Amino acid sequence: MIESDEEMKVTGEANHGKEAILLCEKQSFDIVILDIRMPVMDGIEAAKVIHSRWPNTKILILTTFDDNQYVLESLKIGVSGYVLKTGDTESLLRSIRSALTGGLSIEDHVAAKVMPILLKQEENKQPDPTLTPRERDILKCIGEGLSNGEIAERLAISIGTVKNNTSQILNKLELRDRTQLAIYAIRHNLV
Amino acid sequence: MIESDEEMKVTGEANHGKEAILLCEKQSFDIVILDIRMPVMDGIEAAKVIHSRWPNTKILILTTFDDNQYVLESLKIGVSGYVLKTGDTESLLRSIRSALTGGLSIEDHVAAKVMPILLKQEENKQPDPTLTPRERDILKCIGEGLSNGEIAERLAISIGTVKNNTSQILNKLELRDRTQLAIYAIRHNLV
DNA sequence: ACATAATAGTTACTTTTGTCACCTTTCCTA
DNA sequence: TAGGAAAGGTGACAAAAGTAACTATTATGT
Repeated sequence: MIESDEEMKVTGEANHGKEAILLCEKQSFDIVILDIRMPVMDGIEAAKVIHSRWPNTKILILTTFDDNQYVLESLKIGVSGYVLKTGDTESLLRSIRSALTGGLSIEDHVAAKVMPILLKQEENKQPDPTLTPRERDILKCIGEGLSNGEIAERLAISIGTVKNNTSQILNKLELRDRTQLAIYAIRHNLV
Repeated sequence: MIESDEEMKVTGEANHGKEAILLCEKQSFDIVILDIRMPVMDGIEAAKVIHSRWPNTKILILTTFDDNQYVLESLKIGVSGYVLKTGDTESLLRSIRSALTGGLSIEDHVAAKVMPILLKQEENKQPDPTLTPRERDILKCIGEGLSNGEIAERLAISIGTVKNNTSQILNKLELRDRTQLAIYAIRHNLV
């Protein structure tokens, strides 16, 4: 399939992830195409290793499984594409070309499934205009799970001041305790 | 471009978002293709309205701007594609077909830019094997910002039990207080 | 039949948090 | 130049949160 394109050449083939890594050690590849379910070492594992050891080698996942977990993990590793085997040759070649020029191709129906999950976190953004810079500092610390004592130490102020500030923030955001503040901080991408 | 495909027919054209909405009120469309920057009403606004009033009409963004903010907003609204005008006709037609069958096509270089932003939040996953189901329940509640009293009420157990459980969870996860538990819960996608 | 794990509970105690009232300094603006 | 907002502070107090030491019941697996 791949060599039907004159510009491409298959310079190595492997039966599983471990073998693919061994091949990478011997020669340099522009792109590595991996299946996910393989004996000995699966594609996700192999992708992780290859991506960290040869950051310039692009990785394409070509598989029959559009399981959300697989897709998310692959994307997290930083693959350049997640293509399904159900697609046609032209589609695969397109993804390969795209990967080599810095693109990220995700099969449309896979993207449609996964995007809602990725967007779930990407909701409320506006940090909050009413907080003073100092209050925002403290809110961030709370979002990191620090105690009042630790915050006082980090910002070099007294515990009492931290408490006063915290009370202020709670009022302004209409929340009840530091746990809710931490949640707020995370959900608003302050930490 | 579009009618070069025999299966497709352009049944309406508009100069800006407001006009597009008026057209939608008069007739039903399978798919609406929107630019982003337009006079009177921009494509994002129009997409929002059209998507909420005619949920079955697919929306494709076709624009020259691959600004992250535009892309994220569009995806959040729930468009079926974000295609660049730099692409060829075939690419647009493919996206239209894909949209109509439930796919989501994002131009590869746009996806490559936007994905890291979306993944930032999507880190560590495994909830934790050592927790009992009940403990996980309580951890979830803490992650929602509930107090011990509220948790007791929701799960119909005593406050003392909630406290005992919380202590157990803190031990198992090697954390210090409920704020850190809430953070843990969110970061591990328990809430 | 016995041990274990999960669930639920009580009491007593310590520590953190959060609130309130009130004070000082600095800096900026009407 | 008076008033406000931001920053920092103190001390006292109430309310949660968290710990420790036990107890009891119900499954489940060996």
